[in-house]
Amino acid sequence: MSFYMRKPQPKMENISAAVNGLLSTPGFQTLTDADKELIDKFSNVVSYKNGDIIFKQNTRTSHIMFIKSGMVKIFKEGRNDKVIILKLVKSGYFIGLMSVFGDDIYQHNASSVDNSEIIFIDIGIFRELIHKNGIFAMHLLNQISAEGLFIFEKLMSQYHKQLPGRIADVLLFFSESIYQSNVYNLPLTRRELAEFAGTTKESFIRTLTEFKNDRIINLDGKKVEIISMDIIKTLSRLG
Amino acid sequence: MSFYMRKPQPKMENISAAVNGLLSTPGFQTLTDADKELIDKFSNVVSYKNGDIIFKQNTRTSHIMFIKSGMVKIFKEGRNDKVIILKLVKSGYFIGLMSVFGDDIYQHNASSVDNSEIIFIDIGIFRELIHKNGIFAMHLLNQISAEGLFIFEKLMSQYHKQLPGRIADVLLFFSESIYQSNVYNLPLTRRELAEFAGTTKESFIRTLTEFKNDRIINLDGKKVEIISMDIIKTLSRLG
DNA sequence: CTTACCGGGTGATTTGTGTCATCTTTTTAT
DNA sequence: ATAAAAAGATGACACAAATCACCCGGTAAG
Repeated sequence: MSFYMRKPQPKMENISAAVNGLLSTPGFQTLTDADKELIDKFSNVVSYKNGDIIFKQNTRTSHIMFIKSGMVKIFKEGRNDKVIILKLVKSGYFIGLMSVFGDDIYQHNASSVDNSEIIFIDIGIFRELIHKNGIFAMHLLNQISAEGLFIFEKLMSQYHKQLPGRIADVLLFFSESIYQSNVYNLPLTRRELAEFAGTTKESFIRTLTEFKNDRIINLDGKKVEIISMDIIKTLSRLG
Repeated sequence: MSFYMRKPQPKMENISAAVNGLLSTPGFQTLTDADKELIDKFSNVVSYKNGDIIFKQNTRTSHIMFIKSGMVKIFKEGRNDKVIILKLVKSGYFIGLMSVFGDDIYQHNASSVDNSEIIFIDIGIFRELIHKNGIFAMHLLNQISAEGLFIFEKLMSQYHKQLPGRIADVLLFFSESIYQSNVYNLPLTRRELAEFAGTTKESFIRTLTEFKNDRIINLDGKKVEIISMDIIKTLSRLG
């Protein structure tokens, strides 16, 4: 388990300014100034380097986290060392919401992709705000539900798509949800990409190579260019 | 699609008494009498027969539903007529929560297994209560999150377990979560059971027969008796 | 009464993809 | 600077499970 070998070396910062990003997300705008100060007071920002673990599966929940910058990988470890990456979350989103509210125990792992800054918010404060502020609660309900549906949709489609369709999905995900471009550099290793697509490193590479040979994509190391978006989308759709 | 052929023939009832079950679930106990009356006023009970569709994927959400009696099958239809049953929900639970809050559109289908009675609650009332009552909102957050984690766990384990493990899971589910017994009658057809286990009718039957031949279970039509719970649990655990 | 259809069941065949083995190149560690 | 480890790549092989083809028996439909 390579992850555990690199020890995270958190670096604290004063928050005040840092929390700005957080407080401007929908839901937080409904908070009073006093509430915002409260959040500010019970929050802190931690920096992580590539590969650092942010939280671990089966540990007790302690904070709700908000990605201030960077990207986070949410993943699960199953039996026989199998890893499956559930999602990549970019800045501006919460992580760990579902675990915190659903079951006091983190149900998956989170680690940093590249460098990232995470705002840690005390759970108690969160609960307090929910009790006091119904609109805030509503926003959270919406977010958690949407998050649930998303992962859900992903696992479902993985479940009955076969490899080419799943790999097409991965390529599309980066193109549409992350980089908004047909050309980009994959932020993960082949092994991680495979874990994201729910397959093995070997099969992932093989299929990517086929895409390349079929001139659907250009491929040079981590650099990907989607040549025929049509074919990729068709593959994704038909599975 | 056999489901669409049997038209549901809803039968309305007066609610007052019916809502009792609902109002005694945690979360609802925090409501004032006035609120309870409100729910009562904007709710109604509908009866369904075996196979009746309760709501359909891709339709607009209109109500939150609570199972008063019976059992409900939540399922998705994917490409090439593939169906996957996500869960069976028994009385005392909500259905559709995540769809309602996450995305105004139902993300899956629900149909009745056997006969069931469903309490339909107006979404508007729900939202109003959430705004007014933080503790109520909190309970909902907990429920939705727990539900998300559950389905999630199920899909995940299906994902890297192979057939015998998944079938063992199905048998265990009925034994533990539904009937609390080693002996029970399967409430679904083999095809549906297969859809629940994420496989095909043929493979499901084959594996069940193997279990029978290996004297892990007794099998007579829909009647199942788990002889060696140990082996079933081991199969489930090791995948 | 006969036909058609659905549920349950079994065997033969095919196939997608995981596993294993091996090699090169790049990155990380000492 | 050099060893060790991880990432990338490719080929051969194995195998679980889907697919196809068919059986029977019951029941709904004409």
